[in-house]
Amino acid sequence: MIRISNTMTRTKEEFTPLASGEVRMYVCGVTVYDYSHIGHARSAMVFDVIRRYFTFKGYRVTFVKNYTDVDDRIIKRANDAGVTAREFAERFIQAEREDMASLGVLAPDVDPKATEHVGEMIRLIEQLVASGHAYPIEGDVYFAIRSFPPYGRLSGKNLDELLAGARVEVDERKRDPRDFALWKGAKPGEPAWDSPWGRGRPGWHIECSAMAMKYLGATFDLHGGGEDLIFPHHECEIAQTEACTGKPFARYWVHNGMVNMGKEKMSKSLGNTLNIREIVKRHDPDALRLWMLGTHYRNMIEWSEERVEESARALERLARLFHDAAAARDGGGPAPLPPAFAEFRPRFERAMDDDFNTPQVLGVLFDFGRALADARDRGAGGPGAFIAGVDELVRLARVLGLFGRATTTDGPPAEVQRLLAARGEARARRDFRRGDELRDEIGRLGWLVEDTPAGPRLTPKGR
RNA sequence: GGCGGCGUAGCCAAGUGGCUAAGGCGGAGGUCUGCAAAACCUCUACUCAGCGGUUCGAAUCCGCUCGCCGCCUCCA
Repeated sequence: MIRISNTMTRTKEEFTPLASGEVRMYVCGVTVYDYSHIGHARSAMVFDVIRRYFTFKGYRVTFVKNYTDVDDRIIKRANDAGVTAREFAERFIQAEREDMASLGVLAPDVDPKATEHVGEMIRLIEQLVASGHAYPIEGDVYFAIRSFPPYGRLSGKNLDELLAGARVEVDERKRDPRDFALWKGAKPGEPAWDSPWGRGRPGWHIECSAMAMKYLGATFDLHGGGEDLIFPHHECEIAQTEACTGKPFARYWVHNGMVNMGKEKMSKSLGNTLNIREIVKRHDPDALRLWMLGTHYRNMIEWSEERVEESARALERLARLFHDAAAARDGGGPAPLPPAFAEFRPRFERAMDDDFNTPQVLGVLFDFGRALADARDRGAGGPGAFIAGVDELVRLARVLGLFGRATTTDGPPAEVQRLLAARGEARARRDFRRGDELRDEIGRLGWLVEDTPAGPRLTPKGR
């Protein structure tokens, strides 16, 4: 039984899907006017892991993540760059896909773009206008907040206090200063679509309502995003959608914590972002993931090169097991998992079931790793047992998105083999000086030589 | 000002009423080794920001104080 912290109820709730055996989830994606940063990476990895875990538990998962490809900043930057907003957005959509793939994040089942769903949005807005939840003014359309009493429930905002503390300049045309735009009349030079209220473009919040409904239905299981989206974005999504359908929108609201730079939140507007593509030049994606998952997804995490490097060291300990298992593999059929290693999967599931407690899960994986190394060193159960154990570890780690790439090696190149043999001869002559030279030379070719009781072991450096 | 979150070892980080307070990094010692490396073993918080309270019992619940962060405006 999976339990999930639901932002809506502020409690950890038992997860029951709407349709048995099926999970439908929607995650808010990025506004594509720049390269994705580590904060986006966190959100992506968090929901990637949640999705993978649902799949691991046997659910059929439909995962939708959108692109916001029309927005003030996209328009402005596209103008500055002298290209169309569409071209500009497309460039960063491509970049985002590359970045996410480089992090081992699985592609969504559907990744809709706002600009390709304007028709759906217009129909939604029409319904809202018809039912009195929205009103047009001079080419704009606003959502009437007072027509939806539950507004504020998700974010825990009190409407009166919201008004009192409002920092936004008041638009006198609005019936209520808290009303938000569903449709914005076009200014000259902006991308625009025809609508019953004249040419214009959709407001931000309406796109997620329209796309989530289109691909997942009026009610679906899980809606996710960064915690900075709780208000106003998700609050407004709920208002629009539920005012329109009269049905509950998402059943579980899941929000990930922010990535901080120092003490401050990493955000595009603060200009303190670190792009994913810069980071993957310096760090193994698995090390990044291990670092991210070492903090519970709801807590804030502070960016630190040092912490990521520490994670890389921790990762190496596990990676070494894979190489040893690969080396010991003899092509025989898979051995059954020895009882000594049977405790780890239940522990893994218990931790994941409890609101995707990945830090605890990692503890289980490292315990598992130690047990495996111990078995390997003592020769307990023979190589078959060791290999079966490593396979199990890899299966569990992959639910976290770790070790998704090939973990077996192609074996050392002939040149390395030749040098290793020469080193063996030198050492047999007790010519250790020559032996160490050869070891250094092999090292320069990217392979680490270690002497074990069973003979020398070769490991590719940096996995 | 309103709402929410956090403060656990040198660092990172789980645990949220009761066995010895996970795990990672770092550090110390040991086994192994020609030397290494790796691995494994042992040790590294009598204590959970501080002060009160509830309880047979609290890091875990309640109150207050101090410090930090987020949202209330675009933001993952």
